[in-house]
Formats: sequence, structure tokens, C-alpha cells
Amino acid sequence: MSLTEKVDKRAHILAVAEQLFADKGFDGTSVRDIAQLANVNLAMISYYFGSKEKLLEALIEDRAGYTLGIIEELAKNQTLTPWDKIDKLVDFYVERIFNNFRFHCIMSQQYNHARSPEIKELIINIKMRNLEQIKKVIADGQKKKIFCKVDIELTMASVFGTLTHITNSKSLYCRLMKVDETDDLTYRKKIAPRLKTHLKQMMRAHLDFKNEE
Amino acid sequence: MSLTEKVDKRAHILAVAEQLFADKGFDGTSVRDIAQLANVNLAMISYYFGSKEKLLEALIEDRAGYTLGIIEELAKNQTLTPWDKIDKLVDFYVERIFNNFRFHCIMSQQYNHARSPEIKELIINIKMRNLEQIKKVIADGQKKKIFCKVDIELTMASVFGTLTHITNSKSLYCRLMKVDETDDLTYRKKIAPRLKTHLKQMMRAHLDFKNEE
DNA sequence: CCCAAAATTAAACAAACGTTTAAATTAAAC
DNA sequence: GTTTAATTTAAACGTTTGTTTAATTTTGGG
Repeated sequence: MSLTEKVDKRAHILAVAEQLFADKGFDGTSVRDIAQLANVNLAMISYYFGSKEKLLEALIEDRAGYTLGIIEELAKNQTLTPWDKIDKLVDFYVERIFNNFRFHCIMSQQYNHARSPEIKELIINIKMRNLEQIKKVIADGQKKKIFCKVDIELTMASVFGTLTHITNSKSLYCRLMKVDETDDLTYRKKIAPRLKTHLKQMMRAHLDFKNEE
Repeated sequence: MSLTEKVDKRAHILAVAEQLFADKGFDGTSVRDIAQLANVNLAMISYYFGSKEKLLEALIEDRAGYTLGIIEELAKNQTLTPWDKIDKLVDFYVERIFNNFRFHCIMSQQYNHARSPEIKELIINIKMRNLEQIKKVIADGQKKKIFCKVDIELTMASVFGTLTHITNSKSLYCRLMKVDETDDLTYRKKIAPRLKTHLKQMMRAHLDFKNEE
């Protein structure tokens, strides 16, 4: 078996595990479930990852590396106005959460019920670094008298809370907004632009320096 | 054993289960964990509730009945202005989420990874009825030209998302806001007022009819 | 006091769990 | 082609799981 096939097999197990963990939860998924759906022998999971928990760690580390670089670059960009940065952040995170909603499910789930403190710490550190960059963007806008005084931490919580809430309560909001929840693609086509518009509009009103006068 | 003691025992098991389900998740909690912490015999849980899953249903039904009445009353109140209603809703839900954060954890958890469709339906129905009342409040404010045109569903998602996110990501935001997370009482004393102020401020800017002119 | 119903118990149940083993197969190196 | 290492397999490991059993204790009404 070639190296690429070996990598593919590992990646395949990760992908299957991601799907099952997101659907049924970490504790609700057995290694047998993963092995069966991935069409690999049960023992291969221990062979590749060591344990079910290590498999989860591998999954998190594999998926989480991507975001930080982009946000850091945006934060220190000197040519964009603070308003532009807010818009770009909204666009980026809306796209990201639709592209990675399974992984996002696992993150929220593990954040609350992580079996090991290591995994919880891992997740907190990943999120902290992202939040600190966004904090910079808002604080910069305030210093330039473009944004008004707001509770920065809770403002971030509102943006991410909205995204997380829509993702995690999909069925509920599908029913409320009368969108067909079985068709993933049209759901995304309808909701993603709406989410972007809403968040930008809300942040524009919320952060506007005029509020301070 | 008197009737009140019998009720207390059932309620005691529910309370212990609530704590454990919130801490470790439904699948992460065994009936033996519950029995041990509640100081009752293992078989008593089947005796009282039938099964672990029925115990969860009993817990949800027991805890969820309270909110709806209050919100309905507020929605149809004729003497309050739409702005007053928003403020009251914010105050109510902030208090509620701090008083019932364990139960809230279980609800988000089960919403995403409910083993049985019945439990998921149960939760969706409970939440739907509440959201429909709040929708009325916002739509009424719009009709009266007090609130501007906003995406009502996503506006609600932002309010509940903020609350849920702060609750579910407690450690993260404690670290970010430099609040001691081990002391529940001072955490609440610090965060609850801040949350109320932030949400009211944000909704005031977001819903203001001036945005439309 | 007695007796039927309710409550409680310890023990056992089969099934599912994560993990390990040791043998078999495949791949790569020389 | 032989040998060594890496991979894959089926089977079994000991626990833990949710639930049930059957015996025992407690309860409350007549």
C-alpha cells in the first residue's frame, strides 16, 4: 500500500469519526460504529490513533489549525477600515461555520462535556487565540473613534453565539423560518446570505460611534 | 414513608441527574453514577422512571413548563411599550439562564445529540412556543413603527445565541474577561448585569426605527 | 395485629463498551 | 527470493452499561 493510501485511510477514519461524533456525540459513538462505517477493522483505530480519545484529539488538531492564520492577517491589515474588517470577519465565519458545521458541533459538545481536561484546554486555547485577534479589531475601531463604547467580550459572544446557535439549533430555526431542513444545499443558500446581512446590519448599528453622541 | 418524602426522593434523583447530565453529558453519565450520588439503590431509577431515557424525559418535562406562561403574558400585555417588553425579556432570560444553567446545558446537548426523536421533538416544541411569543413582540413593535425592519428570526437567534454561548463557554469567557470561574456567585454578580446591559444596548441600536430613515 | 400494596434491596442478566492479543497478510529492503 | 517490518485481521479480553429479577423490608388501612 502506498503512502498516499495510508494517509487517505487515516484521513478517512477521521472523516467518518467527525460525522459520527457530530451526529451522535462522542460518548454516543462507539469505535465499532466508526470502524463499520469506515469499512476498516476495529483494531485499526487503536493501531492508528492509540485510543478513541486520542482519535478525538487528532481530529481537533487536524481541523483547528486553519482559522488562526487568516484572522491574524486580517487583524493586522492596515489598509482595511474597521468596518471592512467587521464585514470580512462576518463573511469569513459564516462561510466557515457552514463548511465545518460537523466539526463545530464536536467543538461545542466537547467544550461542555470533555472527558479529559487536556481536550478542554486544547479547545479553549484555540478559541482564545481567535478571540484575542478579534478583540484587537474592535478595540482598534474604538481608538479611531469609529466604533462606540461597547462591551467587547459580549459583543464577540453575540456574533459567535448567533452563529453557533443557528448551527446547533438548525431544525428549530428551519421550522421557524419555514425552510426545508432536509436539503442541505438550499438551506445554506438561503440562510448564509441572511446571516451575513443580519450580523453586519446588527454590528453596524451596535458599533456605530453615533451611539455615543 | 410519607407522601412528601416520596416526592422528595423522586425530585432528589431528578436533581442529581440534572447535575450529572449537565456535567458529563447524558451518555457520559451512568445510572450507577446517579444512584451513587443520590444515595439510592440502582434499581430505584427504573422503579421510579422506567428507564434512563424516561428519566431524562421526566426531567425535561419537569423543568420546562415554567417559562411559557410568563412570556405569553408579557407578549399580550397592552400597557407596556415594545421597548419595555424587550428590556423585560432580556432581564427575564438572563435571570432564567443563570438560575437554570444546568438544565440549559442539558437542553442544548440533547437538542444536538438526542438519542430518541421524541426527546428532540419535545425540546423543539418547547422552544418553538417561546420563540413564537417573542416574534409577536418584535412584529408588534415594527407595526407600530417603533422598531425598524430586521430579520426577526435571526435577531432572536442573536439574543438566545448570546445567552447560550456565554453559558456554554463559561470557562472561555471567564478567562477572556478575567473573572474567577470557580466562584459561581461573584461570577453571576459580575456577568448577569453586564449581559443585561449589553443585550439591551445592542437591541436598542439594532431595532431603532431611526435606522430605516 | 394482619395483610396486601408499595418500596427497597442485592444479585444477576445479557449486551455493548474500549482495548489488546497473536496470528496472518502485505509491503519494502536488500 | 529471502527477510524484516508494517499492516490487517478475527478473536478474545475484562469492564461497564442499562435493565430485570426475586427476595426482603416498609408502609398504611381494616
